[in-house]
Amino acid sequence: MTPALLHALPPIGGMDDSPRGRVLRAAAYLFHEQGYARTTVRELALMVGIQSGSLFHHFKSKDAILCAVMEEAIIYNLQQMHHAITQGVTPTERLKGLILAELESINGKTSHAMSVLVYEWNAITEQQQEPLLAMREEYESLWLTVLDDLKLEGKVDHDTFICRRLISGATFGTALWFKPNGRISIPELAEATLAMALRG
Amino acid sequence: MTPALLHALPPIGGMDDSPRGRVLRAAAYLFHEQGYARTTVRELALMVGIQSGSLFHHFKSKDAILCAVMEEAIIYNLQQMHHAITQGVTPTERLKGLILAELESINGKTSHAMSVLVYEWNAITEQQQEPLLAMREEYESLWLTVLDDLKLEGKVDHDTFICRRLISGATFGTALWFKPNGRISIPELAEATLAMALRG
Amino acid sequence: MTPALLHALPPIGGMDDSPRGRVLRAAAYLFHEQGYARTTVRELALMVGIQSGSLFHHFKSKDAILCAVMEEAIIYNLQQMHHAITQGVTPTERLKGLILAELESINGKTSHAMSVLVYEWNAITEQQQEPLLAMREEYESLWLTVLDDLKLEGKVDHDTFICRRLISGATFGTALWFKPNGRISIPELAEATLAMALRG
Amino acid sequence: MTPALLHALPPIGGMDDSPRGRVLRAAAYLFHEQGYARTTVRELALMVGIQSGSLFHHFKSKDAILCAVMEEAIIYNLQQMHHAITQGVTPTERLKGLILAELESINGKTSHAMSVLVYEWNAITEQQQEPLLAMREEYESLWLTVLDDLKLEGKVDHDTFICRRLISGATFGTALWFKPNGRISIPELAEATLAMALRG
DNA sequence: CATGAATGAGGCTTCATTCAT
DNA sequence: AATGAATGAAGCCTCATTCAT
Repeated sequence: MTPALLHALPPIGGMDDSPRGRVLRAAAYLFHEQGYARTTVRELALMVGIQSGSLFHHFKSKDAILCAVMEEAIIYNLQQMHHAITQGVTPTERLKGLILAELESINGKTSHAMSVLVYEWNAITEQQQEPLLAMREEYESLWLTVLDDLKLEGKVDHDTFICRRLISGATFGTALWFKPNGRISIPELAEATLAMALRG
Repeated sequence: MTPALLHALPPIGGMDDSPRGRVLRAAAYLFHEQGYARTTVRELALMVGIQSGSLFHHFKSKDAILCAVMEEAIIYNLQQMHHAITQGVTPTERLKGLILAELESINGKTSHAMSVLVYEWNAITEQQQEPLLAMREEYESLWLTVLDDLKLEGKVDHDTFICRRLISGATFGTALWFKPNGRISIPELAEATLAMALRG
Repeated sequence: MTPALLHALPPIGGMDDSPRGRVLRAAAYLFHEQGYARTTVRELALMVGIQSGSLFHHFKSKDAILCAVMEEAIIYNLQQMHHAITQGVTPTERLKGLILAELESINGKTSHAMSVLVYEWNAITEQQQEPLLAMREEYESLWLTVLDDLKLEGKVDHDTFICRRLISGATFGTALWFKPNGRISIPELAEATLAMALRG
Repeated sequence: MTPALLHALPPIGGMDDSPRGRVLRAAAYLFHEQGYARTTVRELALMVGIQSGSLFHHFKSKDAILCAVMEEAIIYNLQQMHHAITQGVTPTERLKGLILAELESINGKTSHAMSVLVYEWNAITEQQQEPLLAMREEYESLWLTVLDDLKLEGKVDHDTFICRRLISGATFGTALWFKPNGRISIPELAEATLAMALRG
């Protein structure tokens, strides 16, 4: 259906040019584009350039491939968030860094994997979610720490948990409409999102 | 897994207590809870209380059921938006009305169908999307008209299209975390969302 | 491989001419002839005259078909043993009845199912063996009762358990070599076996 | 399921401690325990302590391994029979020797290989059976010679072929129930079997 | 309109075997 | 000889859809 070229997908983190990494890159792309359930292992193998049976030398099951895509997405982007936070001096700068980094995650090189993480979350069992949830909590606590600082400065009203959820809705929602080279760039989008998050 | 009771699902719009409506209510529930691809027609028939073959007397295919759920969701909620707009006198009041109505759509009685509309959008073909897209444009134009008015009042910065997308991300994102009877009510949530949308 | 004719296989007990019974007759034949693991569901379906997918309307899995064959075999032959015992007046007559009935089971109309019961026993899990084991115990207790009576009469030496096991080896072993219309008939075989079992 | 230790399996005949012999010992064990079809070459290789691909340096195919196990079983036990016969002076003593030797084959050090020989006989093609059948005939003719002698003495009634088959059923059947260190020893079992074979 | 057995294409996975290293 | 990744055929099973009753 989509004989897309694998080498056009950026190798990042564990999704490198090893056999395993190439499967994950193709899987992130196809699971995002078509959905997990509608993607067959044969399509996936075709895109990777191997036989479908060979997938099972690298992963125990189709499920395991999905989990691995999600894990790579969250590991990589957790690193990005840690990095973003160290760059900012003031809480406002740190929030802007987080927003920019999250928008990059969602719309940049890891967009496929991130969308899979959000959209196919219910396709994995609770047991499989468990290790990912631990990382997700760490991820979210970075945001809450910054937002709590901003609340002390009076720049954030309301519950910081609610505030984070609204921001996260806004940023993750960009996956559904944002086009690079469209009417607005990612940094501009970050600026607009920051403006919404903070008191005028 | 889901021996849920059909009569606990609210009959709304075309999802009434006719045979067709009962199928749609069950479908909205199951497609939301398990995903379209992971829901079998047998499960659906079981929940409705008929045999799987009988579904095809009411709908041409499983796909057609999905489309009908989406159509009911969008028709009903378009009505709600029209109603919300007539209630407000000032643009700010009208925006608040829209936000509140959209949050009700997403988290209230039509939550299953709305989630299906968003999450399973790519499961239908472009031809099937077409009639829905027309209604969606009408839906979105209601928002843009109000936001344009607010921009004239200086209460909205930036591109109103971008503004709408960020709001829509925030509101639709609530489907992933909002719990009725949780730490915040829907009207409070609308208040918080409105505060983000407008300049302090 | 073996386009054998289904209607040549005798309908007995639960293996009647219902769809389910026809599957069981074919399964008993093929599992005996080729072994359970070497028989594919497609071969089985072909012999029954249905599509392979249709098998799964009647049985949950290939495993379940094997279990059902075994169950039918043991249920039917347990009945035969009960009947045989009521026909004999003296213990010797009853033993002869049991031997004859068992040889009929193994070499007569239920030969395929009986061979499957013995040869594929380890192909089913312990949980699946459980209900069958209960019937098997009843089956064996019929033999032990008769042999214990004979021991009191002095016509059997040794442990009756051992005696039964040797007889059962001899009778079940006939499955590997006995040919109807060969050099000896089943009643003659029963006579010879009885002679071995009892003291001269 | 079977992390059994290879060195616990007795090296006998061609199943010595050479690479080839170690494969055969493991194969006999696994093919008996799980069945030929349910044993994978990977399991076999794991038990031997090599990679699955390496098996094919020693044997042309999985089939060839099965044939070799059977061949070793029959060669070794044919020797044992020849030896047993030379030990007895009278026909009765020779028959007892054969029975004892066969029971040792089936329940002693070669039990796995012998069970494979019987239970998996139909898993090999007729061409593969051919060389084994020649040895089997030699094996069986040893028995018939002794039984014919006994018939002349009046100690055996009936057809000696039938007699042998019943004895063989009884002895081979022990594989299904006999436990060393159980209620009876192999020599006692031989005694009981001999008593059945001969006129009181 | 409803039933439910049957279809048959297609899904995921296993596994004996090969072969470049 | 040994390795172990890759193969590709084949296996079991699922499921939307049809149709005779």
